Amino acid sequence: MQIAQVIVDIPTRQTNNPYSYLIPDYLVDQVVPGMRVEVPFGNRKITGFVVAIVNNSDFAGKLKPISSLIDFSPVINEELLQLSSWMADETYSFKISCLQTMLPGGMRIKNKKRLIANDDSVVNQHPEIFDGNHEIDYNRQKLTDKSIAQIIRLQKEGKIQVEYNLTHHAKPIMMKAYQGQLDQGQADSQLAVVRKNAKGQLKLLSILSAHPHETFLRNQLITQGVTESAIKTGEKNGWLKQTLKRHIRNPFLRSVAHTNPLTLQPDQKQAVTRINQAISGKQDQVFLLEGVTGSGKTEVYLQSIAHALETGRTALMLVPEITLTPQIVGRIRSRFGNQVAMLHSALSNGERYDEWQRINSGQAQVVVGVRSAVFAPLRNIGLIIIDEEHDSSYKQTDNPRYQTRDVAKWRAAYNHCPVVLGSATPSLESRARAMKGVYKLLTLPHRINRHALPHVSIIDMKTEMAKHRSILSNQLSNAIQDRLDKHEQIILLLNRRGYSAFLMCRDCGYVPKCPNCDISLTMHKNTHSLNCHYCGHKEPIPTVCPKCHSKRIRFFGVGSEQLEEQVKQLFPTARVLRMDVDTTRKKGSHEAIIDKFGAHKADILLGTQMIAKGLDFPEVTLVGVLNADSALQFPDFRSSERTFQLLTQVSGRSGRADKQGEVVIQTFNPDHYAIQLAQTQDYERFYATEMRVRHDGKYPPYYFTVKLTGNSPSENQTASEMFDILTYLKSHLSAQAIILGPTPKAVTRINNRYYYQIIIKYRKEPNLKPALDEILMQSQKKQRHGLQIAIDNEPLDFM
DNA sequence: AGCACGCCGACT
DNA sequence: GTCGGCGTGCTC
Repeated sequence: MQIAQVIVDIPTRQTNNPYSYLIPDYLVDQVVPGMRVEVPFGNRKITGFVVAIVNNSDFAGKLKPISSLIDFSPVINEELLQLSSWMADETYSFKISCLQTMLPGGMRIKNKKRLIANDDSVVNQHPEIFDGNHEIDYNRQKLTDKSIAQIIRLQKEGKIQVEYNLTHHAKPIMMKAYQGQLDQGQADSQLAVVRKNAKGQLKLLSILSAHPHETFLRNQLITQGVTESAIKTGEKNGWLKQTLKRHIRNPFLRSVAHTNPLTLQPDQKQAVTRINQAISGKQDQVFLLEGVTGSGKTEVYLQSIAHALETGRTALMLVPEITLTPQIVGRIRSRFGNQVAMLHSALSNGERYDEWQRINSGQAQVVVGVRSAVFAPLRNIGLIIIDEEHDSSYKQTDNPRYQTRDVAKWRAAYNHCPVVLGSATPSLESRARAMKGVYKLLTLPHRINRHALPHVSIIDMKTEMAKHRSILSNQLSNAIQDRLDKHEQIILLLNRRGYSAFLMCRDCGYVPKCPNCDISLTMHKNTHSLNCHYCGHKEPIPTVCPKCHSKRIRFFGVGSEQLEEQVKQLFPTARVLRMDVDTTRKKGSHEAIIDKFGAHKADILLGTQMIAKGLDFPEVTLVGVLNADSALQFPDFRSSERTFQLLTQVSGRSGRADKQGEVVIQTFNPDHYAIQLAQTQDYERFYATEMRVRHDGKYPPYYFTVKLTGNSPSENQTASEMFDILTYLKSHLSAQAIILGPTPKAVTRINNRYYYQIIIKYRKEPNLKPALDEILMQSQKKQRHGLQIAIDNEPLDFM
């Protein structure tokens, strides 16, 4: 007797223990781990993942049988199944949510699906399933048990496709196609006899020669220069046979010319050699590739990926959320062509599903994608790359709160392959590990072609503001006018976080800070006070600056729309493009803006952080940062690191080609070390300085941290429950553990729910894990009373 | 989510 | 006595 162990999806009471279900006779030997099933649960039906097939169950009661199969082949492979268990444990979440995050968005919908025959022969051989149609809605009732077994077999053999009911534009597209009927020799001999002025036919034959017996979509041929009449002739001569081919939606908007590996500089060569040795030696070594902007990290990635492929393995490359622009993808694709699959948030469900399918079936061996692509169903991975490893988008902010770097390391250990963490400004965590020898440090200290770093000047906005009230300093305005005259391009960066509520004196730059924590206080509009997130300190909002007694102490923050208006007013002839969340909401608009700017159809590109990352415009010779310190004022231990990284990154945007670049940084804190050291691009000194701050403040990487957040509709309830948790923690942890809070969050009320948090900082607490597991279990019961608890292991911030 | 079970107050 | 309120626990 076969019994399936199923992780069920129960909305409330979640559990990591599987439930046992009988496998009905017709599904014996067909159900395998990794498939989703529908099962009876109480008096209704729910879905779940089969995680194991066993012979007997230790459940004492009477087992129920599986109701139906959702997948005919596993959607989660053995590796990812194991990963989900580790992840649930690591992130204090439930297996079911881990498994669901591993699937591409569109597939999480369960009910309906369609079966699509890949060719006519399947339709003809199985009238009992297809009834003469190419595509049918899957309907359990209409099919016999035997047919279902057939369907599973047909999918295994790749003769049919299963399409889940995704959004409307996710339908598979069948297009007119032609199958080549010639082998290479035949095509070549035809090529020799065809008239030399029959361009279309020549092109067609050369394609057939290069790809014998392949099937091509009609417009694939047309776009490559094969004429209509040439196709007709080809059909007539028996070179081609008309057929239908499933069109795989192509998320690459344009085709890319093939490029060859570039010659490496000595330090690049050294890095590639070390990485390739680890690939060949099947070592799960982590490398930290530290290279200044323009030092050629990408080429190191590309040649290492090539090596992984040469050894018959696959490669995974992760990039930050916003960076996944055509520029980067284009470079990967120009080297590896159709072996590349791309997974990012701008894809439609249908596109994402197609890419996922290409990876799962082994058609794509290189995956480029954002955070969630770390779960790409690649097999036999030979290399994992995380570009801009310090980027905050690698940590998921809601359940399961995983850190992509850690998942990558797990997969590397499983696949016996190296991980490369690349950055110009590594996170302190990673760099500290490299210093301890846990990671191997590889450095690329030189810019390719020895381009000089841009000249960076810092403008003190305190004195500027005293002169005039413009967002732009005189020096920046003059520099902009100069570039406009020279017909060169300009990028203006506005920190979106400047919107946030903090106080600052416009005359002396004073920002109220907590007396206990050395961190800026946050405006709490609802309580009319300044609060500290770390210790709960509160004080009234001052009406005059406590330092210089000026009355001009107020909120700080400018939006990108206002900036656009001002810039247009000051420079009426300039062509201005704005890029922020508002202008890039529509699919493809991000690319459209980049293309337009790249083609020099605009003079000024202004926007938020998203313009800082990974973009490479050779015509840009001036970068202006309008409010460099707005991130700095955030009441968070990582704000200096973020500021330094951002400024270093944007500075790299200026003057990458043969023109000298200039960067103007406007700030109210010209003396802050993050800004000073960004001016000289001195990562080493920043690292040393910041490490001391982290050490003194008992922050990561010196301490481990956990953030517990509770919320409920009642402020009293939230607070009292959080105090209960505090009591519980105190009784289970050692005296060395630092427990901060509970304190109300900066935005205490969201959607009429009140948020409180507790921060735990520790070095060694063997009892912490079981204590948090217990809190997680208890939180299920408390949910009934409206209280939600979130546990964030190693949070990115304390806010 | 839904249903059973069981422990309390109000009532034919 | 018992009907039914709802808080609690369970569903393979």
